[in-house]
Amino acid sequence: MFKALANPHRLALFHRLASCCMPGTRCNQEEALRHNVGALGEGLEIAPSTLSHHLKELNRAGLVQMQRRGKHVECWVDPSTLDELAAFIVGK
Amino acid sequence: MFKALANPHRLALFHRLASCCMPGTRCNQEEALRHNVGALGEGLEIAPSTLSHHLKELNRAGLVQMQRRGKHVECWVDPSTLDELAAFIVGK
DNA sequence: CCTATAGTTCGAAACATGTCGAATTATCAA
DNA sequence: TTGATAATTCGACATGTTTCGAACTATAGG
Repeated sequence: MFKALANPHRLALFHRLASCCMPGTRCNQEEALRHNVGALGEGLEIAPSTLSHHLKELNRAGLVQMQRRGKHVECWVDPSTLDELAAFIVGK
Repeated sequence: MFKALANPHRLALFHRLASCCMPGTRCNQEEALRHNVGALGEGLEIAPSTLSHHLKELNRAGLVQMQRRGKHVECWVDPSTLDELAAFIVGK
């Protein structure tokens, strides 16, 4: 997980997806913020193939969930992932 | 910080130093576990120069404090660092 | 001053990662 | 079926990281 978040682009992608769960108010699993792959890449100046590669890494690390929905692929962060990560650091 | 922890050797070093603060019971700043550079490398099979390099990275990232004490260099984790890291993830 | 111990700095080599464009797959709509 | 859009896979190249050994600095104790 640390390895996946070590890259600035991946951290930005993860942060964008996780932002719905951020301000204290935990959002529940059903309402987790979703973005298509393309939309996630906006602002970051990287080629689609690079974007795809990064999202795949985040997915492999278990940080981001992905699911095809028609022509698009939706991405989201399972809120429990944040707790898991935080718990590891604080040591539970 | 994520970049610093992305390497298995550095994560092991950090974990060893942070372990005193781990089991729920927060240790206070004065009692933070300290190790000499050499002692930290035991078990990990890496050359002294490599060990030095990794510790330097952890220090640069603000994860590990270092201070010369005679012939040795002591390393420790400022407990507040853990909270900082966890807070970033959970989004405070 | 000399020696031994603890760490660091400095290349260089091996390995891993990030990036792109071109080609490919998947899906919907006409 | 064909065309358009969304995303992925692949191969290649550039850039970074990890690692080591050799040479160096720092300190304590004769």
